[in-house]
Amino acid sequence: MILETKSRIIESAIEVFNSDYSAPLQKVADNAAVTRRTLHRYFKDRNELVTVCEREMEVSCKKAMIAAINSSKEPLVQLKNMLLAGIDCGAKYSFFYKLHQRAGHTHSEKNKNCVDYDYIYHNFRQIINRLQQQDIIDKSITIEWIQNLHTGIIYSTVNMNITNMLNEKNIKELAWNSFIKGISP
Amino acid sequence: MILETKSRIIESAIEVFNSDYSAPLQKVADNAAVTRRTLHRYFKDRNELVTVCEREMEVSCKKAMIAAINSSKEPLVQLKNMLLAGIDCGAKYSFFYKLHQRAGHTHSEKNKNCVDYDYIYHNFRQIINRLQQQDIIDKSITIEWIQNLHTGIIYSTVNMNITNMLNEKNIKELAWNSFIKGISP
DNA sequence: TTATAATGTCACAAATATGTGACATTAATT
DNA sequence: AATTAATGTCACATATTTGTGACATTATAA
Repeated sequence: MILETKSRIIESAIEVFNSDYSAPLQKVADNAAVTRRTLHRYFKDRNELVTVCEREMEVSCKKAMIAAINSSKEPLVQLKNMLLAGIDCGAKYSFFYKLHQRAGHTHSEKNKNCVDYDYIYHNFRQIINRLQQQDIIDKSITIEWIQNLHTGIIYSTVNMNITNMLNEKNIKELAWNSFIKGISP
Repeated sequence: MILETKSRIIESAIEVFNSDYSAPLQKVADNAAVTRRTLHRYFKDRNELVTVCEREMEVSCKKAMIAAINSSKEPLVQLKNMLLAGIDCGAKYSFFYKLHQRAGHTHSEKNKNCVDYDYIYHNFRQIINRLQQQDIIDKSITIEWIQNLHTGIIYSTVNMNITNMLNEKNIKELAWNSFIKGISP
């Protein structure tokens, strides 16, 4: 199926570019189990592939994050779901996060991506703030650190070897427990 | 000074290759504020540069880790110092960690690097084990997860924007607090 | 100031990566 | 079985990266 191949290439590219932004397309093709020729049938050039990766990251990861925010009125539930969404998005989350941090990226309020990024982190901050008011999160910890820890836990959970016999659900629970305990008073 | 330039190139390369393994050498040179020609005066080719980076990572980061292990008999102090050492090593820690995880790396008991890697993680496991016996760390959390969290916190601490007005010491304390609280019973 | 060491500039060949056309092979559909 | 869609194989031109020689410039030490 054509769509299957195309999205497999995209997933592969996100995975590869995430740790090796300048990797040759051969590596992406191999990782997707297709030929370089096939890759070029779906994507005009490297630039188009990267752009599509960014868009794909947008529509799936951003959507999941926004869904997590809207999943509940309860900040603790929202926070948990944002973490789980990040883990589910896998490498896309790091990609997303890096994109807006990458040197050369000029953060603009007109750019749709940046608006959504701001929306997500505005909400994240509000959620943390409310939990700090409720004394569920340590008031002395800065929002920057919490955001940072959030990213770090998602990063390592995603990159965790599947070798370990823990099933996916357990890993997610571990991630959430470590995260919330790590920032509790 | 010649040594200054050489080590600046190495630090630059570790930094660049860590997030973009196939980055052109021009990028490394720019980052080190030298010409590509100068870079090639110190390193025969790309391969030599990568090898030297690995060795540099070994001698500094590995040494720091081993020093942390030997810094005390008290497992809690050892664990804290290992985390701080990882943060101090900066990108080198991720490099070190990734090296032994990278696809294609065959872990060998004859390889000096692997022996040290094993030594460090053997000790890490023992430290965790003792802290679990003392009920300082939750007994139900697996060593794999703890190791993973350790890496994740180091990763994000290193990559944290210096923009935030937290000074370095605060960040390290935050990292340690979040880590130990995250895995306590 | 002069000699020397370190780095920069520029040009260029070799290696690697990129993108595409022509045609073969395989898989799915009718 | 015949047709069609998707992918693979191979060759090739172009672009980019890599490594190096020759010489200029700048910094450092005698």
